[in-house]
Amino acid sequence: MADSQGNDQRAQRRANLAALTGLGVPAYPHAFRGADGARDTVSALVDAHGGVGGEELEAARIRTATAGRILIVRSFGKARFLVISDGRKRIQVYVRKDSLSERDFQVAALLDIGDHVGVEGRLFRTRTDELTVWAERLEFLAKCHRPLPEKWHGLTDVETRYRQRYLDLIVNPGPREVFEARARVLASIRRFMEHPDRGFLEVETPMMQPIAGGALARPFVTHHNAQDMELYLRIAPELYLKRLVVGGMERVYEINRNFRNEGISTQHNPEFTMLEFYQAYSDYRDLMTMTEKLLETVARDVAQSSRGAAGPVGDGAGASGAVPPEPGPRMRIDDAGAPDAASPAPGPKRVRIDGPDAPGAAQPEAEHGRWQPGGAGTSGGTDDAAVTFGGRILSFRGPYPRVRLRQAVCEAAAERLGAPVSEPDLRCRETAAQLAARLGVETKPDQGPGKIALEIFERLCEPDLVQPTFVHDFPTEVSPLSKQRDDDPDTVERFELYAAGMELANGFSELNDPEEQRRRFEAQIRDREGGDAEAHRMDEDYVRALEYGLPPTAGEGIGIDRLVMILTDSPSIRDVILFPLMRAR
RNA sequence: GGGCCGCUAGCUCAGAGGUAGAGCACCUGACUUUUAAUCAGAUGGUCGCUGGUUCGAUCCCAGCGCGGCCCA
Repeated sequence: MADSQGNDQRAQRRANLAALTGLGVPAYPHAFRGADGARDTVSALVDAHGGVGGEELEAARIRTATAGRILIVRSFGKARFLVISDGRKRIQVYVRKDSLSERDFQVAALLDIGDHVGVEGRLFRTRTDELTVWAERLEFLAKCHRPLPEKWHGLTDVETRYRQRYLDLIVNPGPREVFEARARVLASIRRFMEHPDRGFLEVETPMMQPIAGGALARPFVTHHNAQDMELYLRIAPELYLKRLVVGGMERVYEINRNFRNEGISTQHNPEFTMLEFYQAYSDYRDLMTMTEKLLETVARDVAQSSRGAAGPVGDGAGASGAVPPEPGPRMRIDDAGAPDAASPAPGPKRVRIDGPDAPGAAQPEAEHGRWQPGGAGTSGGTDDAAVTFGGRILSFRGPYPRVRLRQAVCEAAAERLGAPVSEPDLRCRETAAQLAARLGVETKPDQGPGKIALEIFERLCEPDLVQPTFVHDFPTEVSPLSKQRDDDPDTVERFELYAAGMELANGFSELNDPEEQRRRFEAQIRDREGGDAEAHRMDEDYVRALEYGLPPTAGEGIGIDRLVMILTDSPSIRDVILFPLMRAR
């Protein structure tokens, strides 16, 4: 009602609601159905009839009842157009005085943008060819007491978008698409893991743990009142999943949240989602191959359904003009010791994972695509496992290049310094520290050579790893749960997958020697006493579990948020988490 | 933790040491196929918070808060 006092839009809306109840309209009705008891979603209508021409529609005389939130009103006195949305798609509603009961037309005049309404009528196309419901019944369903952000610019303030995600979802089409893609990623992963060829079992392990283990990170602390017990939010499910493998669950996986008490950035949220899985009688080579298949499958699933889902309403947010990947590698790493080291061999060969190598044991990268940071992973033609991220094309089609960690560090350092750097330098605390100093990488006195090598890697190499790339064979010092190489006790059978300059996955052959595990924990405890708050704690029960015999097993974690970032071309992890952590206000 | 940037109407943004503006939204009027509907008119502000400088601060200065980007 036009009570014209003040311009408080909430008061105005409240007055409109009061006027509706004055007409006998319920303020908060309980449901909406058509005369036949059925109701179509807006999306279903658009999907079913979005491509049907006007004459065909008229001939079919399609009646529908549908409901949604009003996003736009164009008023003409005795007629008006409403655009309503079910959160995914939009459809226009044509309301004219001579097609509705007097009460329904009065209701229409009292509607505000943001209100929920139900309409019943027949589908037609306007002169401008817009699919529209010609309303013959109009029901008020729920009030929006606050004005919505502007129809044209929408809501762009990132802080408000994250804090009030519901508003973001109401007015911006992009977020809905991102979170639908995220759901498809999860569904695709579960389908992959549970495929009869693999037979992984989905399990749930504690998120509140008396000892926060399975990763090197600081935990959140909480407290259980009844037991008067300190508990930690888990930093990883790892140690529990391996207990299950001890118990005979040979293939298990879990998808759920981890919590790490660390800073926030475009790549870090304190709670994040991880896929973690364990496979008995396998080693890290098997997992690298499986990871390639998994990511290729997921990328394909998501890309395909995104292409198929291009609706008439969405404005195709995201995916700007794709630019081919930059060819110029800043670092070139030859497959030292690999049989094909001398030949550029652009095309990946067949994967053979157990070829003996120079030092005596298998080198996982020996038979794979050439290591080429930032280089093209796509070999022309159509690549349905390729996505655009930040204007660059990234392909998840396997196999991915593989490079040993120390090798990557040496070559990056050599390039940076213009002088050769040898791997033995990285294995000696003193020379490694000197190298770090020359590279401007800060080190602490209590850090061993392995930790230093990792620091240099993260600083020098990580940002350049744009195409999916396995970095493998980590220093034992930084990998307390991984199994050592038979030929090199300073090195473990561990890999990390990098893409778009981010760590995407971490996997290894699991250490299953309980005595060695105990020694590793003890070394970690010494680190902790030396001031490393991220060092691992002793977990006696985990060691005991190993004493019952963990079969040779490989395990891996894949960061789901980062994967979704890449697959949806989202620059910040906050764009793929519905409610990212924000400081209280 | 450090550096830079931002915070002005419901939303998107201008602005200047002298009581603050636009578009959309909202309100009034006209309009029964519009598409950011159109046309005419009207309303709307703790200029993030606190303190300082000044005759006067939203503007200059300092601190704080929240956010963004970059760096460690």
